Amino acid sequence: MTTAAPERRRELLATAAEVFAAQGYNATTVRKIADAAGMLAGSLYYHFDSKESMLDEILSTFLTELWEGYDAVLAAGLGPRATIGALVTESFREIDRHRAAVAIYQRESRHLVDLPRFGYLADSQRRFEKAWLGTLERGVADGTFRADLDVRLTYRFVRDTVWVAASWYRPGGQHSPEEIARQYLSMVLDGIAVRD
Amino acid sequence: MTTAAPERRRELLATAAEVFAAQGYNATTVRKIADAAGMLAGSLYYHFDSKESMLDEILSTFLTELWEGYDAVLAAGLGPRATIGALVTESFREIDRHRAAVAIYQRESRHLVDLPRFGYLADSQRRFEKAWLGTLERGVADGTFRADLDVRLTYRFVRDTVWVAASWYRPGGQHSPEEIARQYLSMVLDGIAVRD
Amino acid sequence: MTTAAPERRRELLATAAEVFAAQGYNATTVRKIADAAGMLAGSLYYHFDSKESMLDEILSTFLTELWEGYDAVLAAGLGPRATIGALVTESFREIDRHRAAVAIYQRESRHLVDLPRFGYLADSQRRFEKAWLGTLERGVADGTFRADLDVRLTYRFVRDTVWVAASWYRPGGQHSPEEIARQYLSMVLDGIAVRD
Amino acid sequence: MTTAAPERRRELLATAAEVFAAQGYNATTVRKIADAAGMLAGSLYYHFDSKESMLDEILSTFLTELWEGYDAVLAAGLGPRATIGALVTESFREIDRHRAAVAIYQRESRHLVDLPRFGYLADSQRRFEKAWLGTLERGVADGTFRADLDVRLTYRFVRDTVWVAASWYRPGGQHSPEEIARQYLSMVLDGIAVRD
DNA sequence: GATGAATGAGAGTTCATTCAT
DNA sequence: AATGAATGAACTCTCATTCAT
Repeated sequence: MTTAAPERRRELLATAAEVFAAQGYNATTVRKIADAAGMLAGSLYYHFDSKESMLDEILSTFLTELWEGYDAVLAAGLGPRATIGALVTESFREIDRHRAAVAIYQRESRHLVDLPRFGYLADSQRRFEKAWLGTLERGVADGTFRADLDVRLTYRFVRDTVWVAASWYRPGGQHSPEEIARQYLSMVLDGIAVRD
Repeated sequence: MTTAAPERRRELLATAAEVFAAQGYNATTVRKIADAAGMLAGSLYYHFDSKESMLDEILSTFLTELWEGYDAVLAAGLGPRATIGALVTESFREIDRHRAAVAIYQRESRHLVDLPRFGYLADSQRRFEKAWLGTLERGVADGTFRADLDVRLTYRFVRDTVWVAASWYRPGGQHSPEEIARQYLSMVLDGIAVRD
Repeated sequence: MTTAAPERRRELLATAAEVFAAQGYNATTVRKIADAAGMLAGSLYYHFDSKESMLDEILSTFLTELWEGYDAVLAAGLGPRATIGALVTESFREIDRHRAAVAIYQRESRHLVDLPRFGYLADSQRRFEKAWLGTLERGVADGTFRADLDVRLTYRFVRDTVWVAASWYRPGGQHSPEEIARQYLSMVLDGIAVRD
Repeated sequence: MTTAAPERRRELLATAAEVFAAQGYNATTVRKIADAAGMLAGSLYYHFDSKESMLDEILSTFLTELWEGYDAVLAAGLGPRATIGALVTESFREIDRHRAAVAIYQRESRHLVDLPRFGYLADSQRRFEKAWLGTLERGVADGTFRADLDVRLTYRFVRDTVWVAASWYRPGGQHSPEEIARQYLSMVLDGIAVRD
């Protein structure tokens, strides 16, 4: 069941992800997903064990791809400023590719972490914090970033702003992910105030 | 039914708000609220018409108070930079006072807007956008803020970062709302990079 | 929930037991039980956690009472023949009192033993075998029962015949439990053939 | 569909019978049967019209063979004691040959009798009762069996004990059907108590 | 003000069955 | 002969809500 006809599976997961993102996981009934996929509710169970396993597959697929990108950035040995830049750009690219999954992640991960099945969310969060916080701290240490900022607070602001963009971003809109990343980095790195 | 013992009412709403914020509105059963309040599910209906009406009262109370604060700031006739500063500070104060309501608002408002009963959410969003976007635009016009930024994008980033803080902020923690506001403003206005 | 209004609970369990006995546990829908009880299916869940917990309570209540009777017999210190007689009589009394539960036990216990929740069924079976087999062996040892019989085989025959009676026995019919016990004992102890 | 490859058909029915016997007809899904047969659920429908028709074929095949044996015994013109002996022996031989079918019959026949399709079960039960009860009555009349027994009760006990053996009998175990029959007859005819 | 019991709509899921390939 | 995908009815269970007491 896992290997056969992976295209149909992917289609159905994409459909489910859209509905989850639009209505929330709890408010999404299996019937709504089936409607969107043009089949009956029971038919989904030929492809998936449960509603939860659809969610699981959506999130784990997304996180796997996200970490491929992040790991490449982190392995490149860039300086703090370039690393932050690359992480932000990569993040907006992931939002571009997995908008629905990111939106679902944002909304549901806090509750899901408690379920054993979604333990990998906690792992991912830890790695995420380590990557961002570590880069910020390196930047403070080498004089790239201001020393008078609370690094932990800064991390939270940066993290949230990047990902919350999934809630309004529409792929194919007027801003490319790279353009959004550039604007965002300009704001966060240099500030919105005009320099004296 | 609406007039009797307004304190009990407020207590129950505070309880409900905590549970809604912790578990999400849909995932919160009336029974959980009743458990938290030390009564049986049916008993809540002596105080409130429905689960939805509790949510309504929580959100409208919050927004009413929020706009009292915002309107005072906007009426003060401050310059763009001071206005942004005052709005941010006021926002973190609201988060401090209505953490649960803000978290609920963040998570549920997108879906609620479509319900006639929650039409005031859309009104509030419009006023909100007008206040922030207007201030940013005034600041660009008078040279306070950089002209090369996409104002609309900047507005979205600022708006989201401020409010998403409700998801991790804990009243009584190590940071006062004013301290958080100062750090946040420092980051957004001046950037995190050291100036050459 | 467990202590309040125990009469209603007992009524509902009696109803459920009748339906389980008549149609089999699997084939019994919660709706059928509710119909028989004059309520809607969902209402049963105010009283019980699940269909399975109804079954559990039916069987454990029955076994508890059964063992009260058996233990009294076993503690009386009777000889093998009298013990067998008393156990048989007690068994038919239990069938008279818990006909439905016995029928359910007969039909479902083999599958239920595997579920952790019904582990007590296995315990009971072991005690049961020990009581009957031990008495038969004592009787063979002291010359009460024939030495040329396979005791284990005899135990199985006796055990099954007694309990399978639940499938045709109707309380209030023409035979009292004591009368059936007497006939049954006469057959098993002395045989149906006329003695030469 | 019915005529092609009768061996495969028999194999599949044997497989289905094992699963029905082990798990119960209702609890047996068509998928479980297909798994055990090494095919997919839908494929079974090439061979059989429905799950019920498999059950039907299993039971009717068994009963046909059973009655061949019984009829031979009844036609032999033996005395009551020898007839009972031959019927018991024949019954245990049937259990040896059709253990699964007998177990299914024991568990399901009560419910199936009501379905028109399984009307032959009722016929068989009537013939069965006539054969056994008639033999017992003949035996009482000619002084072979004790006159003080309730014949109907005795019939029930004998009938049930014989067939319920299918629930614990394992072909190829330490007791041959003939050995079990001998032990059983010894118990029922002469009793387990030592004669004074 | 609160309880206990019930309602009824709808949720996720299962499963016998169908059918084009 | 067998597969893969789908159907549709029915199932167990949940939950917001009602209401007599």
